Amino acid sequence: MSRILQKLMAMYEAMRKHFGHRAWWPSQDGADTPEGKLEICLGAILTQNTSWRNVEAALDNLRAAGRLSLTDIDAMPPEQLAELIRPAGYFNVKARRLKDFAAAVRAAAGDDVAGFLDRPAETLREELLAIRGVGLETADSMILYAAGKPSFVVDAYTFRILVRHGLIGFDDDYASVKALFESSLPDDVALWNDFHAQLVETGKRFCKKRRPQCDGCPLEPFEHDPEAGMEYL
DNA sequence: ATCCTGAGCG
DNA sequence: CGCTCGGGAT
Repeated sequence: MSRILQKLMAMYEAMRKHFGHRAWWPSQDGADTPEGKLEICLGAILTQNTSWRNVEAALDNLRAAGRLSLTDIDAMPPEQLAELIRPAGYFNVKARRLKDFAAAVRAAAGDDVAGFLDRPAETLREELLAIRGVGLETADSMILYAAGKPSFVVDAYTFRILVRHGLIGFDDDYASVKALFESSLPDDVALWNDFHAQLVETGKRFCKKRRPQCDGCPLEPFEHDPEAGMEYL
């Protein structure tokens, strides 16, 4: 139990030493403003199975068109919204998901995104998961990065890195991996924020799907097997 | 050709 | 469980 904590923190320190502080959406970027919170939520949906670079292009299109608001997204025809978010891929599906999200938030809190997010993490999580298009990872991303509340985000990189380092089995589900982090790590939003960002950076750069590049990886000194669960990850 | 900070449907 | 959605970067 405490051995897991030691190992996780050692891995975190190694990643952070290599990449520097990677915490996404610092307050300088306006993450604490209502507009910033909305943008993070929309981005969380747009980035599903999609690189962030392409999400930025979609958000830029929405901003340039002056439609980066809950009311506009709620009112816009799905075809028109799809055209604006085209660079993010899956644009027909995601247009519907953005509209479902906007409608759900408006129904629950009017146009007050911050108000919608301002409730206990557990309650907010249930509320988010009830929205079609918001799954486990997307909900946790919104809670951690937009609401600024503790909810550890587990993604494909997290699975891959932990499996290859023997900390979980490839058959472990989302909830158990999430619980591993949340029960081991100190309850610290800033830490969970940066930890997830470090895992993503490590996964993108080194712990790749097909051809893991262990050379130079900050986690290379830790016991690992780059072939572990290859056919499932 | 492969992958990207997935999720819903049949 | 397997399939689908998709443009953009490498």
